[in-house]
Amino acid sequence: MESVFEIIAEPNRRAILGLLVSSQQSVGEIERQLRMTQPTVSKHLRVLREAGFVESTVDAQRRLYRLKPEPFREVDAWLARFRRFWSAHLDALERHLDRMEQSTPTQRKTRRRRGGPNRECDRGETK
Amino acid sequence: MESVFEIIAEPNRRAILGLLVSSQQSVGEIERQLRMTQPTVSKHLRVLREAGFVESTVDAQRRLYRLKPEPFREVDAWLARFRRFWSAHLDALERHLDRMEQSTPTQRKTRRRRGGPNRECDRGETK
DNA sequence: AGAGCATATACGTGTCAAGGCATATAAAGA
DNA sequence: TCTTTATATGCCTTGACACGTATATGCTCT
Repeated sequence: MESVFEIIAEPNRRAILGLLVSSQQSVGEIERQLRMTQPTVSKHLRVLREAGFVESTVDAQRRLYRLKPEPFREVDAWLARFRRFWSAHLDALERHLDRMEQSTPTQRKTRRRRGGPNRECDRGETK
Repeated sequence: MESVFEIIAEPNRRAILGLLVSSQQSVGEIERQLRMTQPTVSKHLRVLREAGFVESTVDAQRRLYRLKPEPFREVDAWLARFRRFWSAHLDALERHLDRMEQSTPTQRKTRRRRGGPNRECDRGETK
């Protein structure tokens, strides 16, 4: 269970992450909303915690779990290599960027622009 | 092996995808570069093909495999829900965006800007 | 202190997938 | 046609992991 990819391969873990994106939750709340047994939830949370996807704070008997960003960045970094493939039309990408800008509190001022070499990959097409 | 996440959970499959990002490759080429046995490569390629990550064309006895974009989009769509979490500081994001712009042949002209409601999620912090 | 609630862990079991080895299929070239 | 090369597939073993049940730990309140 080394990589972040193995962590998010599990549907129940993705469901848990999906819950936590709206707000932090206790084990019991997760258990009820996702209809999973308590030990199952605890085990998945353990995996998620050890992988850095979540952290917990103690609230009396409860433990409140919330998301942590790092592993998501890692997935995104991997994905970045492949972006050019699905951004053949830029429109989807455009929306994507806008959504990102919109969802951040900070004001964008200027967008830097670099004119690096346009290293397009050569895929030898079979004619 | 339903979801795209299970597909990319396998390190060897990610390695194969990593190879194909530069250009299409035959099974034998992948086999040699990644030091995997031929059946292993073929099996992984089958999984990747059935999941829509790659497609192949016949070149005499060889089969040339290349990437397909759709499943990557799917991963990205999932990831999108979590973006706000790791884009707390914009700087990493900034670099990220620049990299994307740089790597696309199309010229960006104007960046659309929308002023939607800044729906920040409420995570009830434990005081 | 004792009862009750919330969460974590231990153990046993079943499932599934990855890899090795052997073999099948198929095209190319002599 | 026979051999060689390229790829796919079948069978088998092994290991990892997800889940259930039972139990342990730890906190709260009376």
